[in-house]
Amino acid sequence: MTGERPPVPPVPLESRLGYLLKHAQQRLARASAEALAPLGIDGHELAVLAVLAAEYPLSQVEVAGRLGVDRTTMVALVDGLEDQGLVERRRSPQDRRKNIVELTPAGRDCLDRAERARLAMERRFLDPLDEEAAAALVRALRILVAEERRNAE
Amino acid sequence: MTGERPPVPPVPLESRLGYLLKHAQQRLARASAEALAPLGIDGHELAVLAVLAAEYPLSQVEVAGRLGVDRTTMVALVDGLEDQGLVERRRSPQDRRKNIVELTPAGRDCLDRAERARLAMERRFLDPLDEEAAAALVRALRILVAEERRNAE
DNA sequence: TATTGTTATACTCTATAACTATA
DNA sequence: TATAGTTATAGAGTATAACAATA
Repeated sequence: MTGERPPVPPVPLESRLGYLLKHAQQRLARASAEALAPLGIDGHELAVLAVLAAEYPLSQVEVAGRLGVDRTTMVALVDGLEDQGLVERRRSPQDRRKNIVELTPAGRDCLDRAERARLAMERRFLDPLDEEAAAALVRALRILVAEERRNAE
Repeated sequence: MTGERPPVPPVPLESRLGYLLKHAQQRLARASAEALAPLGIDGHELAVLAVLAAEYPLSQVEVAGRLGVDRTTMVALVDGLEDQGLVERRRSPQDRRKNIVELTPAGRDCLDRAERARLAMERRFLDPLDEEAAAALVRALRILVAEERRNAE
């Protein structure tokens, strides 16, 4: 009933870290979806393209590992990208169990435009902050996320 | 010659705002669940208790509006809290369509302890940041979330 | 007619198990 | 025996539609 709904409330909610992080994340997710929609991909697919452009060759599990998603989730992701002609699967000659996932020229082109769209979107998202505040936000998030990885061991 | 030596360009994932916000949020959500588990409630339920303590009287839709959740979601939330004896429903005499949701003494007590647990959890979460960085993070998130509400109109 | 609470339904995301083919 | 890809299934979480009671 309430498609995208922003809460109306000035209760002490906005002093809660959980509320703030969740809603900031949701707002960014919506902005990301909007920015990428014209390119026919979503944030997960963009992440796959970016990983493939950064390292080669990678199999499906390897890409999944880089992104922290399950290998079963990876299947549908690669399916979608392959249907759009952005990547291709080919069996690894060294280990025929593995699917090497390869960017096509169309995939590189899409990645290029998607990265521009993402950067523009992030700038708009951070626009209400001055430069120093935006930098401080990113710095803080990096430290907290790095902590997540440390604790995971 | 098959890339046994990956140049290890650690994919710029952690420079992506979407990645950072999502993982920070997930880490906090896990910490929150752990901190509240001993009290038998989750973050959503705590938020309901807090809203009820801050404003009175509130009907189910009104609480839902404060929290930005759907009124259909509110039903199960209040069900759970009522089963635990933390809130009670009573028909509003002014408008018999409305269920006024009321904190019980046990609900107040639970809220009190849960708030303490949440504050301690947030302090632990922010521990890797110095005081100034933590304050800057919260300030930035507040601005961004307030912006979400402005744009939603 | 519109709103509140409710139920039932559907849809998304994710996790798990199991199957195959390869190693 | 273990690993890679795949499929199917089940479980949260959430959105949508519809209904009864009330305004």
